[in-house]
Amino acid sequence: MRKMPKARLSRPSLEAETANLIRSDILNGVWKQGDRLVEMDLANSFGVSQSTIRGALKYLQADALVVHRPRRGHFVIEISEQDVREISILRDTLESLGARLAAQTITEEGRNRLQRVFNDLCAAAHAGNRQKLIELDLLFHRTVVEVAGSERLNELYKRLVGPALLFLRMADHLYPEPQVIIDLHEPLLSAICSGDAEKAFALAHRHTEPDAQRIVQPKL
Amino acid sequence: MRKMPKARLSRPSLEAETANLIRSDILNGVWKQGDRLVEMDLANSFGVSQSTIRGALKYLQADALVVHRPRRGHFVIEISEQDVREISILRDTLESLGARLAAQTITEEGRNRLQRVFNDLCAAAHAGNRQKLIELDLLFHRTVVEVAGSERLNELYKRLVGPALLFLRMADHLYPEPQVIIDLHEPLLSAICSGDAEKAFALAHRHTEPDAQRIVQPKL
DNA sequence: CTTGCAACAATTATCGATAATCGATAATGG
DNA sequence: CCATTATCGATTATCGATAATTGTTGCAAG
Repeated sequence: MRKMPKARLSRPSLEAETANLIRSDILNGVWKQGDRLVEMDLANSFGVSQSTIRGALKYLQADALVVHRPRRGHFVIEISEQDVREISILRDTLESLGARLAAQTITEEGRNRLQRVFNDLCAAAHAGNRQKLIELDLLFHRTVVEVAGSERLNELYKRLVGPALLFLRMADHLYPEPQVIIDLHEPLLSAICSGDAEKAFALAHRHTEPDAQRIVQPKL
Repeated sequence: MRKMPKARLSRPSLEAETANLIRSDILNGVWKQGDRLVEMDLANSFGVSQSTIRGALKYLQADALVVHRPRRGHFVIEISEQDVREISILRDTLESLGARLAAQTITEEGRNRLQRVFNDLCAAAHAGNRQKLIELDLLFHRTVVEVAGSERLNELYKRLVGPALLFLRMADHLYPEPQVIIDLHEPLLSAICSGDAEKAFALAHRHTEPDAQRIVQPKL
């Protein structure tokens, strides 16, 4: 009986690869909020067919980074002050739910994963790398949600990550001080890893709120 | 100055129309959970091109009724016991958030919309039409979320409606008695319409929980 | 009988062409 | 000059063909 490999070979489709490139361009500011993503221009630019671009845009819609307006085209999302508030409230809601569920079901593997991300987050904080910190903050919560083991929660949370990342990357000067981020995440990590679901829930609740108030207050 | 019409003329795309037909088939049991939706079969069946089917399937993915497995095809979702639990928890979470936001921002138009749906729900309950009642229950909450005015919450909640509807339609014998549904929704409607956000939040929280326990307990 | 390989059919993924729609600009009429 | 209509170019939507990949079946070998 041959030993089967742990991981299956998997090559991303052309659609998925193209989506990754476009996503990167969006997050790196090559495209501005509200920009129209013209299918034929992208097709010519990436050297693929229009239909491959349509497939790629489908992935970006799933990430909530792009909206499709039938017969008019695809557009990079625009984030209003209202959107910021909504995203913050929804992050608060889903992150705290994720923290509770993760604490209820935590495993050794889950602890290790979270610890690793938290270590990376601390390193970025100490290096004063705000952009990296923003990414790792969101990755931390993504990991919490993944560790929670709810695929459906994961799917919903995924739709918040892209817009939050897009917004925070452009407003990183409003992001809290690095040490504040560590001080907010460390007790949350502890509560989750020790299985204290209600404490994790409360900490994740409180955790997001100062962010939202701080970021929303100044006029955009 | 000519009087402009209130509503713009809008014709659904072929993709969207095809998606509606397939969605209807899924919800009416023509397709079973886990069934593979073969692009070319659907294209022949509906008399459209494969690419139109791909576009339609994109819409159904957005509704969380269909999953795409690259290079293998598209499949009608399967709902495990775990899924039922997750959907219930997430409904609980988003419906109560929606109830709170709706109560905070309620308008006369919002009250009228909710009242109309509630009236339809009562009519279905009195007629003992369980299938209709299930639909209207979900429509009630969809309306609450819409009235709440958070487009992003609406987008997230939308991903729960399809699966919930698919599940409840097949398990309607486990759905609470019609009068119970009325008794649960009437005080919720009152709280929202009177602007009592915290009461609406609590009622929506309590409202979903008995459902989840009742439905999940029996073995599927 | 079981396992492995090859062949073939089925299907998905991608291509590029054409039809339909929209947006911009020019022409016309009041 | 302004408002309306017509025209044209740009782009999206849909088509159908072909390439790539997967899944099934049959056959041979151990």
